Amino acid sequence: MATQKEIARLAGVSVSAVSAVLNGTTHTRMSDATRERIEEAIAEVGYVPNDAARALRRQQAGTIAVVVEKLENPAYKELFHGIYEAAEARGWAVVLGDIVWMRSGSHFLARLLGRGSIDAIVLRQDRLIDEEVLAHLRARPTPVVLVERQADPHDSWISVDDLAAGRVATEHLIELGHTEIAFVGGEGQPSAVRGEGYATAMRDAGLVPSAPVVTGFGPESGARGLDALRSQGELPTAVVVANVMSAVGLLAAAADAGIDVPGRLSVVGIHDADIADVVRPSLTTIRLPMRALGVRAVEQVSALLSGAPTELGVLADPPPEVIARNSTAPPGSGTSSSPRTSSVVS
Amino acid sequence: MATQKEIARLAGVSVSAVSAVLNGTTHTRMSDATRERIEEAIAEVGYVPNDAARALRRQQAGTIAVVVEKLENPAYKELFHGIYEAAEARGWAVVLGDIVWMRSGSHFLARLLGRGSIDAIVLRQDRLIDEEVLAHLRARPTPVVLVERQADPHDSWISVDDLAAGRVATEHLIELGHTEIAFVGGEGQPSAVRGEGYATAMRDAGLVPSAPVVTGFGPESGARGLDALRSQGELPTAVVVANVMSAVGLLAAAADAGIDVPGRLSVVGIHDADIADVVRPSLTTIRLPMRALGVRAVEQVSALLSGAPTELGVLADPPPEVIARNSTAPPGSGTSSSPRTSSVVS
DNA sequence: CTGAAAGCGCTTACAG
DNA sequence: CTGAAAGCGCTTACAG
Repeated sequence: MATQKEIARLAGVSVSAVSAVLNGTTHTRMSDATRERIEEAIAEVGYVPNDAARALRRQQAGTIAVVVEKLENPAYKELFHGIYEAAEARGWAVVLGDIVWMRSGSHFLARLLGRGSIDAIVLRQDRLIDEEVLAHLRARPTPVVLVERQADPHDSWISVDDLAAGRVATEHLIELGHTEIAFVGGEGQPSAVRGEGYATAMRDAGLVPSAPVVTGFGPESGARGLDALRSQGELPTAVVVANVMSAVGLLAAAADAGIDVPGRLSVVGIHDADIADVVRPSLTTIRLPMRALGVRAVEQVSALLSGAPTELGVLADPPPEVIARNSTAPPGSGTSSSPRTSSVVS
Repeated sequence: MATQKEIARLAGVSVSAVSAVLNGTTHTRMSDATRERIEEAIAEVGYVPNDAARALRRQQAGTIAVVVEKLENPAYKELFHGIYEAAEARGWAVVLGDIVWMRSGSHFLARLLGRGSIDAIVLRQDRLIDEEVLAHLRARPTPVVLVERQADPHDSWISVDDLAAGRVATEHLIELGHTEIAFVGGEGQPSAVRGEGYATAMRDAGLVPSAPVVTGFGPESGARGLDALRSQGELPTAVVVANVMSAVGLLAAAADAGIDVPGRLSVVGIHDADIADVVRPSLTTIRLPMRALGVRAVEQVSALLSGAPTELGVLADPPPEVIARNSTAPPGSGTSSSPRTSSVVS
């Protein structure tokens, strides 16, 4: 592969001159003839920079890693979008990975934590991450921005307004007239905070929040959540689910159990995603500013890297927003409450 | 950050000795005392290798990139799994990206194509990729394994058995007694080949295949597919959809239109994914060996890199498999055909 | 058994 | 206006 050395030989100049043309640095006032000769030579050999050499010399790779739990979670789509755009604008490349790959001893983890190829890590996890891995992360100089609040005060974290999300979801149901509203979530901080938001909204309305049902995050967790609610006696008329895929699972379980949604049970899922529009009944969700969060994540990485002041914590603006679809309705509104929920043969 | 030089100073040895201990190379018979001193020093400073330096010196990064179209497509989950495991076993790290990031001029693309940080690329795309980007790819020395067959004979590609997938899906419907079966797909090779499989199965059964309805890949495409079928006159009794998310969208559109699935219309989606179990009615799918395909992809990357003989083309084993769920039934079986499709209030 | 040296391909002061 | 040189942190023949 062509290197700057070859180009220099071809153009009859020094490597420094080639590097200068390539980067637009120093040697700024080079004779036009020289510059042209160099540019021709560059084009001729089809020069491709060696990123490893550049990273070694510059002491920065120009790449940030983004690691999430459950890559396939549709809630990340917008987050990735925001991160990618903000990173591109700064001249950084983004690489993605799944947190299940971050096992102690994996080459993936080694690459993340090693110096030279990754400048910083943006890490989003639903539940608490493996402590051993977290210890590795903390021990290394690579800056890490956690996307979701953490217990440890030394961690840099940002997050959407989970409290408001739980509150807004609950308020939507209260406005529809519901008074018996349950909350189904998973382990870990974000879900717990959304649960607090739920409890706050309930109390503010003079209602009694019930204890959160803690199951998990996938579709199966939604099904287990419904099971738990049913085994607790009288089913509430509405439920806030902390996670969108879990809400979809709960919807399916309700259909299987012959529980009409929204006639008998209204369901709100936190996080908006395409899938909410595709299931039947379609799922009412709380849209969170994931794209803005992605941008913020990159800004914080940048601040951490440059020593500029950070702006960590909760991203409160724009606020969570209700996307009302067909899984919510006033209590007791029966099967025909919504034109789109029935699927009778014509 | 600690370098080998510092460790060497600390242990009173040469850098070569430190490198040897770190890598288990040369200097194999080092005195135990020396080795211990070095190991202590390594532990003491918390040494982390500099991957950029190593990559530059070794002339290989130990990292492969995997780029897909629509990262959020659940069909990739198993593919990533296979790739990751096979890569780890070879000591490689894997980084992921979305094809929408591969725009000409993006830093992401530059990083992929640059030397030094990525040894090879595994690229999976549903439709044909931007020709400009493909030209870039072909011009660079970085080996590329395409996951899906391509027109250009110079490309290295592997794929699942799309022909068999289309065939198996169609045969499942034929076995149920359907004779009027449509095919809905997207642009590009994989969908076209699945359509061929459909047509083959139809003809083998003495039936007349209809022209493929070409819409696209997301849920909306499924809805548009149904619209197209309805506008073509009498709706067939069954449909093979080339893509799982598109099939889910078609299911939703059928529900909205009051078309009973599977009573009036049976639906099979190609590619299995968790979502198929979660929608109602649950979706019958064709499971393809995506994990094995991931492993194969890494094997081919390895072969390309080492100059070993490749094993490209269609991965026929294990063959596609029908996962029968509730979206398929004999024609005209009515609303109560399946115990899980009704969602009446109890 | 161990160290000195070269060199991977860059960038960047520095000297002229 | 341009080039020679140092050095980023490694690995790997090579010499002793």
